Amino acid sequence: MSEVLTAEQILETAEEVLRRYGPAKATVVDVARALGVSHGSVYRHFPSKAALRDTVAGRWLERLTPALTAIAAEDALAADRLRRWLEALIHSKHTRAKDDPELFATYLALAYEAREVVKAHVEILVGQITAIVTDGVARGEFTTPDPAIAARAVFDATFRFHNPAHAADWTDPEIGKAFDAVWALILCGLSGTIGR
Amino acid sequence: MSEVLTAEQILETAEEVLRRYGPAKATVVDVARALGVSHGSVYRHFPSKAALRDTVAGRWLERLTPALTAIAAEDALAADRLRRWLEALIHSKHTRAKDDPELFATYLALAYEAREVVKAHVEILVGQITAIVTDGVARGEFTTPDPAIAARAVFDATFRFHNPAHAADWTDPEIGKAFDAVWALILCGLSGTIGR
DNA sequence: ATAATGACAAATATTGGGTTTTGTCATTCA
DNA sequence: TGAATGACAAAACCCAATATTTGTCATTAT
Repeated sequence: MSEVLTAEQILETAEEVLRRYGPAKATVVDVARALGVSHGSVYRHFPSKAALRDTVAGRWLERLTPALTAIAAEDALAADRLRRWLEALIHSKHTRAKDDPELFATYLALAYEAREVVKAHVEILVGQITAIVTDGVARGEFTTPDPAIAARAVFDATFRFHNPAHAADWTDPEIGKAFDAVWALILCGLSGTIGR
Repeated sequence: MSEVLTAEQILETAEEVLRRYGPAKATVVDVARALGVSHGSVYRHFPSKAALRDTVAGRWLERLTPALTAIAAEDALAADRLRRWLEALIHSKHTRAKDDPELFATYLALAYEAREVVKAHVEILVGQITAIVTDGVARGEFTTPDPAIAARAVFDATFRFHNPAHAADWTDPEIGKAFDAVWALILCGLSGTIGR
């Protein structure tokens, strides 16, 4: 550790502590102890335990986005990009639920409490879908009066596959087929000319 | 009360007790007391408290279906019936969450525990969607290789609007617009000729 | 003979007071 | 002078003793 305690150091250690003890058992004193400082020092950088936890979870969620952004920015059919973007989102959620259960549990708790950090994460995700849909419309691939609304609908229609409240469903071996079937609806809904 | 205690009487009283005390506080002794019998008598008709609770919840859920069955059986455009069927399902879920909170909480708990009674309810609902979709295909209104799979997809795509885990979202004034947007995707996905 | 009872053990839940944790801040440290 | 400390009060949280509840069954009642 360096001379002065930084927010960055606290966040890294807090993430380790949260991963080790889980959201129910991790305390601010644990974090301070792991850093070799008094817990008062943590409060110089974060106003509350909740703020610290939100920031850790926010960074954890942010680490999902670069891979998704890359897919959204590819030069390929919008339909293809959207499908792979959704699959990447779903796959990373499923992987994290399995491989990083304590931070996933933290995320689930924050989602349940409707914390701002989770809402912000959703806004970023819907923003990325909006970008793909907008591009798809520009290419003449999709037809929709409002890409932002269509993007939200795509996010809502796939809720079961990425919302942490449904993580228990994700072990079902049929879940992939269920997603395929929903994807078939979505694709046609975005592409279709019917009703216009 | 009549001479002999019947399962029917127990179920009616158990529902009242559950509604009054909620799933966390209601006990078998409460039900027996309300019936003026010993709790041992309840166990003559139900093997466990869980079985009694499942049966009460199952009947409560069954009372949803007649109105939906009626919509499914109407002689009207399948698309129109499906939309009204979904709206009726969603509306009754929302209404019950608001007006019958203790039984809704019971239902939520059983859904969380993935009890058989809830799975059976879902199967009935998906079966009704399947009937509408099958009829829509027969009328040449819909195009789908497998109505049962499409029906499940419709159910999954509207998860956010009827799954009790998301009841907290239902107070959002924008929820109706979100459903409209998902409906637009679904309708086109069922009707569309693209990709075939 | 069937239904109901109530005493009972095991499992589960409640309670309350001792302990830990959170969050503050006057003081110390570099 | 800004960073860190540690003593402190209030809030939250354990945990073990206590009480309730579940589920069984031999007995009683009809």
